[in-house]
Amino acid sequence: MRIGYPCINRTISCCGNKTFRLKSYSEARLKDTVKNNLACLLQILKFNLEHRLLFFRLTSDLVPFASHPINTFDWKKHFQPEFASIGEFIRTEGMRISMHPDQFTLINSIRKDVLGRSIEELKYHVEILDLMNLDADAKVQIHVGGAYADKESSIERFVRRFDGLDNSIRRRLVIENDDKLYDLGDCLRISERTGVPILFDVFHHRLNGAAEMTDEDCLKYTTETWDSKNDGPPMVDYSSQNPVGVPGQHAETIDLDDFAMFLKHTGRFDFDVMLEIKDKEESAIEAFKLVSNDGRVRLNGF
DNA sequence: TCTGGTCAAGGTGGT
DNA sequence: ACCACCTTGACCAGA
Repeated sequence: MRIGYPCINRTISCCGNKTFRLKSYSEARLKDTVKNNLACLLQILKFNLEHRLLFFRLTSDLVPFASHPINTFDWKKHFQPEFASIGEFIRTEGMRISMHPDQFTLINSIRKDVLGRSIEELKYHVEILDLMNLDADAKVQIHVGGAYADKESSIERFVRRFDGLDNSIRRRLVIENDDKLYDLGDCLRISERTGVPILFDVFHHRLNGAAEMTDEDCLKYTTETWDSKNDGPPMVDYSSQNPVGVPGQHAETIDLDDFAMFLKHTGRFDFDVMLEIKDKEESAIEAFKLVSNDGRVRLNGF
């Protein structure tokens, strides 16, 4: 088990997800920004290593406007050495990486233009991981997508579109149960037909589908969708409810009792946990302390 | 220097 | 047809 957090680190004074407005686009600015972002990413990874946080989600803002037509700069070629050396660090230390394109990436959209942009965005994400020479255990997670007033045919469309994706994307793609539309049961049905692994989101499951399956069952079924040889251990997203926020709002800081309970219920399984908590690395460090007595936790990557 | 409106991109659900 | 909301942090113009 590796513990991680997403995208940004608030302890070190280095911002690896800098971007800018489309209006301010220039090639010079893009180069500066990417250079900064990659340098900060390495600093964050070094921080993570020191704190034994071996799981990390890369921000989609690493290369601003990467899949936008305005960006004609060959950033892959230009920054290839930087990507390669960050990748080497990750592999040497046995770290695990994920990425999560945002809500605009919908491969089951009824709109062809949206599908086209989504595929471009997925290409960008897997290119980052490919440039780092990471194995197929580095994943890109998306939701199933919209329902378009007909969930069944939207699932059909997802399956069809997934099967048509380039293998460079398919080998890294995983789907995540969401909080409103596609619950774990839907994801399992889709996985049966496509072979796509399922990333279990604990918090979403509590908001959408909790009555059907216990956490233990969820881990059991989702673990079966990961091919341990190629995909690596299952990934799990964990968050808890913000006690003063509206239902669905992520907690500011980790609820250690709740997390301990989750670990207890899922003790039979090994997986990597991404803590989607507002205070990021702070809660991840707390969680690491909590699980450092757990037989599953990894103190190094191997 | 500070602040609040705004940002490439989609979709849902209420009116 | 239209609008608020989702959710989020940082950009950036204007005070």
